[in-house]
Amino acid sequence: MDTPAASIRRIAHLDMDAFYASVELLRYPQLQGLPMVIGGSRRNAEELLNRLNAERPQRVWTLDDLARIPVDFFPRLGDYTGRGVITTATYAARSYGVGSAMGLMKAARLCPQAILLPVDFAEYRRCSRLFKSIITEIAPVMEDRGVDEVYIDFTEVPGGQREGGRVLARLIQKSILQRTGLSCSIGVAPNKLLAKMASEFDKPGGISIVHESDLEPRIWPLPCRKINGIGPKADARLQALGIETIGELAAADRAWLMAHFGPRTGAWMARVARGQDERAVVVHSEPVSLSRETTFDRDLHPVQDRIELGAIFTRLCQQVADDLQRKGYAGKTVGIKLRFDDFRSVTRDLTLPAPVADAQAIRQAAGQCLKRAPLARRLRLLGVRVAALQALAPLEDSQQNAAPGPVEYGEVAIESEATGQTGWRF
DNA sequence: TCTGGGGTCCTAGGACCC
DNA sequence: TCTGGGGTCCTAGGACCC
Repeated sequence: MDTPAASIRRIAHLDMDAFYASVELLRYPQLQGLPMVIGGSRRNAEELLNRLNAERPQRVWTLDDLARIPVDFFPRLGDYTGRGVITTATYAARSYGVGSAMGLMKAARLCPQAILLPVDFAEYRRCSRLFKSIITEIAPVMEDRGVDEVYIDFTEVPGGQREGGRVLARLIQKSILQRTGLSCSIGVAPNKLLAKMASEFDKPGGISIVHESDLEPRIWPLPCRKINGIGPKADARLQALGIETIGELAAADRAWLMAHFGPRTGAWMARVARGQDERAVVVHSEPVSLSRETTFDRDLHPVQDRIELGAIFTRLCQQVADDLQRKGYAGKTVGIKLRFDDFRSVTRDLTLPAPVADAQAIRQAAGQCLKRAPLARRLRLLGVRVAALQALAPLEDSQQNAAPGPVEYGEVAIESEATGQTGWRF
C-alpha cells in the first residue's frame, strides 16, 4: 500500500562512487582506466609541473585543453619526492597494492608508472555542491555528511515509498548522472544506520533496499566493523571477546556489553546490532570548531627553525581568522596541535572571556598555548583551532554587497593557499 | 624514504559553586 | 575536623569519520 497514511520511515544514504578520481576523470578523460593516484603536497606537485612545462615548451596549454593533454605529459608517481599520502587511488592503481592513506614514497616503489594528480578540493567542492543541489530539488530533506555523502529522508517525498524507495533512488541516481556525469550508490532502509550499510551493498552504481525483515539474513552476517561508529579499536576489542559479526553482537548480553565498553557505548552497541536507530536526518547544523593545520616538508626544530615556525604559526592563525570571518563565526576557545617527529601529538587550548575572530587575538591566545607545550622534539605538524563557536550577527545588505565575491571566491582562494593547489595549470 | 587535513563526539579529572 | 553530592566549565586525549 502506497497510501500517504501508511507512510513508513524510509531513509536513504547516498555515496558518490570514487568521487575524487571520477571528478578528475571528467577533466582528464584520457586517463580513464590508467593507474592513477591523487595526493601529495603542493611544492612537489609544482616542481613536477615546472619540470613538465620546461620539458614541453612547444605549446602553451590552456584550461580548455585539459582533455587533450597527452597521457605521456602527466606527472608520474615514480618522479615524486617528498612527504604526503595517497588520498585516492583508482582500481587500476590498487591492483599494484597501492591504496588510500599509504605514503606516496612507498606507493612510488610499488607503481612508479601511476599518474599522480594533486588534490583539488575546490573542484571537488564545486561538484559536491552541484550533486547536492540536484538531490534537494527532488528530495529537500537532506543531511550533508561530507563532500561525497548525504542522507536523504524519503518518507514524505512523493513516490518515496514506492518499491521501498527504489523508484525515487533511481530518479536521483539518474538525475545526478545526467547532469554531472558522476555515478553514485544508494541504500534505502528504515533508518540511517541501515541505509549507510545498504549503500555499500552494490557499489558502484547500485541501489539496495533494506527492510526490517532483512536484518537477520543481510545485516547480521556482516563484520561489526561495517557499523558506522565501530572503528579499528572497538572492532579489535570485540574480536578479542569473540565477537566478529553483527549477529554475534546482537546475541551478546546488553549488560555484559555495558560492563566491557561502558554504559553508553555498550547500550549503543546493543541497539545498533539490532538495527535500531532513531536519529533524524538533520538538514542544518552549526559548526563546533574550525581549524587549520599543516605538515612541514621536513621536521622543524623549535629553536633552530623558530623563525620559520613562527611564520607558519602566524599564517595558520590568519587562515583560521579568515575562515571564521568568511563564515561569520567567532570562538571563545583557541587551541593548538603539535605533532612531533615520533608522530605523537599533543593539544593545548585556552578559553578566553569573550569570543574572538581576528588573527591577532587568535595568535596571542595560541602563543599562550604554545608556552605550555613540551618542545623537546622536532615538530612535523602544527595546527591552530578555534572552538566554542558563536555565530556573528549577519552582515547588513550594504556590507554584503560591498564584500567582493563572498563565499565562492574566498573559499577557493583560501583553499589554494592552504593546500597549495595553485600553479597546477598546464 | 612510512603515516594528510578537517571535523565531531566522548571520557575523565580538576576547579569551582551551591 | 572528617571528608556528601550535583552541576557546569575547562582542559587533554583519543576514537572515529570523510
